[in-house]
Amino acid sequence: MNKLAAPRGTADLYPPESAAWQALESDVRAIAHRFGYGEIRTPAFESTDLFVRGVGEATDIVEKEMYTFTDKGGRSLTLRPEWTAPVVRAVLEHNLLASGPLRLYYLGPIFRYERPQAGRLRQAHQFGVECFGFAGAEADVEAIALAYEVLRTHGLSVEVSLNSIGDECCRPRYRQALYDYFAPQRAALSLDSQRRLERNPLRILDSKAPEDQALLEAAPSTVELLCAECAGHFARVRALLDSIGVPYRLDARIVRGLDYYTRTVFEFISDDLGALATVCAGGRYDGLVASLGGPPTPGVGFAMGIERLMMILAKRDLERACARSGIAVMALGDGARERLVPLVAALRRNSGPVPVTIDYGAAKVAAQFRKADRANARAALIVGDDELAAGNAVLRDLATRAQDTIPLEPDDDAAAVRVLRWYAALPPQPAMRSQAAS
RNA sequence: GUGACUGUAGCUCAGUUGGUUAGAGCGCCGGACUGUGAAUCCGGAGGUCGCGGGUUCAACCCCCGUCAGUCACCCCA
Repeated sequence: MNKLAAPRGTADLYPPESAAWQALESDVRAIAHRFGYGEIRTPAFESTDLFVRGVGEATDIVEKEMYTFTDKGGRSLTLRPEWTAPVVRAVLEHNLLASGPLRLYYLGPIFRYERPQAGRLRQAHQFGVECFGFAGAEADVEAIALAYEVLRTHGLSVEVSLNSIGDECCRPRYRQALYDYFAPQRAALSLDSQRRLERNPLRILDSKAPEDQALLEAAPSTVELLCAECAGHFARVRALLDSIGVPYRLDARIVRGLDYYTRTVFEFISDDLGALATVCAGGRYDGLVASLGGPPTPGVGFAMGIERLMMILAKRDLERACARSGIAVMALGDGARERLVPLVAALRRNSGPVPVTIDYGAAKVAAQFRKADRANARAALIVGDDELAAGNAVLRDLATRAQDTIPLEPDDDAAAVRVLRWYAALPPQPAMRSQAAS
């Protein structure tokens, strides 16, 4: 049908959905600010090398999902597939760690070359935070609490799934233990898991293949093999979560796909999303900053998928009631329209947040009322030949159907102020009109 | 990247074993109601049947390719 279409795995956003996105974005920013996080924006593309070193050479993201191109100067650049590595790069480039611990949040697009389906796009949007400079469990819990607050604010009752994958001292031990456990039964594993066994035995843990499930039951658990320091850290995370009342459950099968995670890893999972159930995921990355050339600096953060969150909210809010607001201006006849254009301009100069709309067409009153009603306007201002001659305007409360006639001063701003005073005096919403909010 | 399913009006979908002017509901526009939003009734606009080839006297329907979406896998937000 369309010769020109948005590229595969990308989507346009327009009303009314764009309004829902704006609302979500402002909620998320407000919560981040409340936790003391400031926004960071980084370029949409970076040197390819940053992601190879930051995310890990052997990860799927780097091996097959990056949008990489060569610019006219022969540089290899990549559209950011995730935010953490670019944030660390910017933090180091501008020496932002010089003044101590640092809390940053981001909100914007990421790009991954994937096969699209609902909740998985080639351009997706993520909100996330990074907290640098605190090695203690308090920072892990702060990040989890912030994500929890975002989800809870939107009415989702969720618990965080929690695990610890250890650090550079105990993870190799655990890897080996897994290998020793699975290797003798190699043939019983799914083909994918046989491949994982050599490459990254941890990944076998979140296999969905039915033939793997029985073996997984008895597999050694990461938590049993943590070194004393990591075990202590993990215990403290759990105790602190208890103390602030964030519900969690332990899930030994959460391992995460990026190389840089250490110790705490967590996910918020929704049952509304099919196989792409993770709304938010994150963890601690104590080695990342140093590995990108910075001073040894602990860090913890998460990324939340905006599209996935919107999918859940859309399901829930399908029948949400909407408050009426705004003034729909109606002109009956050419003379009235001519008079109303400057009045509308004056209204908009003086209306603050109240939207003012006008239909420039020549539709009949009934049709204009229907439109105003469906657009969920609170009030209508009507001027026809009679009002024009008398210097009046009819003001109608679309919620109560009550109607007044007021004089219109020749001075537009004075007239506008009178109209807005009438609008401000309207009784609180007597009737809520239900509307699909998706 | 692998496997499968789907693609008909703005939206949700019908469309019989291929048969000539492609339908419905909702929405939109107009009228009944000469300046007032619901409901009802009447009328109207809107479709290169995703796109390109092929088979056939004849294709929305069958075949091939392609694009896009959906589901699962790999993986992941």
